[in-house]
Amino acid sequence: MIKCLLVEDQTLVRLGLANLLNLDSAINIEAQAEDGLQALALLAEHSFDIALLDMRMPNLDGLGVLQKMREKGDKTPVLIITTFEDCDVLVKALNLGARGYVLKNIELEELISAIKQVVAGERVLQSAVTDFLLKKQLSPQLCLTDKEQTVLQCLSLGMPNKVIAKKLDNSEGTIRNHVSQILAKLDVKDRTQAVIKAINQNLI
Amino acid sequence: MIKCLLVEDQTLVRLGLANLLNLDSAINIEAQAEDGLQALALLAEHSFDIALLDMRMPNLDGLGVLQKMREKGDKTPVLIITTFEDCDVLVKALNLGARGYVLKNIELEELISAIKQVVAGERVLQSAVTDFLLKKQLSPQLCLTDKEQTVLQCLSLGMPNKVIAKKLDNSEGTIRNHVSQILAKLDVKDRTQAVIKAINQNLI
DNA sequence: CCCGAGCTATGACAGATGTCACTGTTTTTA
DNA sequence: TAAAAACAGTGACATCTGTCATAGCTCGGG
Repeated sequence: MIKCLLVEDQTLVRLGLANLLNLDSAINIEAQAEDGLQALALLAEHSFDIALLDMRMPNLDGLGVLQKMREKGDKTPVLIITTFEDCDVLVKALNLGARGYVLKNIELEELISAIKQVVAGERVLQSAVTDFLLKKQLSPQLCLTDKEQTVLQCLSLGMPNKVIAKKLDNSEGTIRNHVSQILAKLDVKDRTQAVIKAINQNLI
Repeated sequence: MIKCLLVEDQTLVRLGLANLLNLDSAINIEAQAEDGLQALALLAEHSFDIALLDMRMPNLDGLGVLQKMREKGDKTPVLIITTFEDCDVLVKALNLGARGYVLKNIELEELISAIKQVVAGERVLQSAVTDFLLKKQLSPQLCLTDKEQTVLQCLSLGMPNKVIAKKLDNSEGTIRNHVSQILAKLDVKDRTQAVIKAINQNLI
């Protein structure tokens, strides 16, 4: 019997999924959490064979939970179940040791087999998901430097160059250069697109 | 026994929800559809006491289904179940005769009682939802017009004015005016801030 | 020790953006 | 029907943005 922790914020989805999975004789949802903090508390108190993690949640999101688990040395296998095909979140999740990443539109049988595979020590990625990985592999040198990260953060708060310059104690020209660099790395044409990408891909 | 049609695109959510609802002795999910077109086909062939409609779907979304139902004179009561608190969609849905509008984070018991109320001929709106209605009533001048909505949507996709103008078949100057108006209504200083606000407040 | 990477800065430039004032047309509504 | 919105457009203007070339500084690794 596979002992599962199910973490998902929407009550209906969580209860429904728990019900469905419990129908499988090999799977038992032993605990449920509706946000990241609850999940961490449950992980600290009990041991599970696998944690099924939603990404987008209030309080502490899926990545946050993974991060904390790694900090605490928690080795519970994690299968990410999310609505969104997001390359960067995927990469971050895998780097934080997630063992699987599937989209919510998966078929029930596939999900069940994914759970069993992860528990068996395998890695599970949907093909839609591996495509992204490949794309990422092919174009590496796109990492933002610390300063660029900082500037991107400011952009994401809606600051114009002048304000960023004052805040970071730089000249406006310098900030313009950084912004220009960021746009090139993110492969977008203006700050608005950069912010959209940053928000969607959790770069901030 | 209440005969239900359940329309929801994500397999896991749909099956889970069907299972949960069927646990209630008064409710029976008689048919399921995974997009709007399937839903219409089922509605044409069978009769239901209530249709549970997701909003965001491929092929034909919830509003589209409602629209078609009204055109055909289909009086099946509709309860909208959606993830998003979206003022305009809510208003449109109600205008198209939806009898209830609840968010997916509703508790199971509440959902069940909402279904029973709708079947009994009542109207069901969550308080989170009526708040929006009130806000709309109280500050009409801050409401975006349809066109402004459209433009904001384009902004949120990162389009520059020139592209928006071409897409909407307007002059660039007109788009500039609309953008200017949007900025004023959202009380922000540039398009980037507008997009941030739109994303955060689910205005899109 | 030198090279490269990251950070800073400047100036010049083209284009994009946002504001304003003003003019119409159409549609809604009171 | 008359007033009020929404919609479309223009031209002028100031400012913001993004690009490019160039150059100096510092620091860590080979």
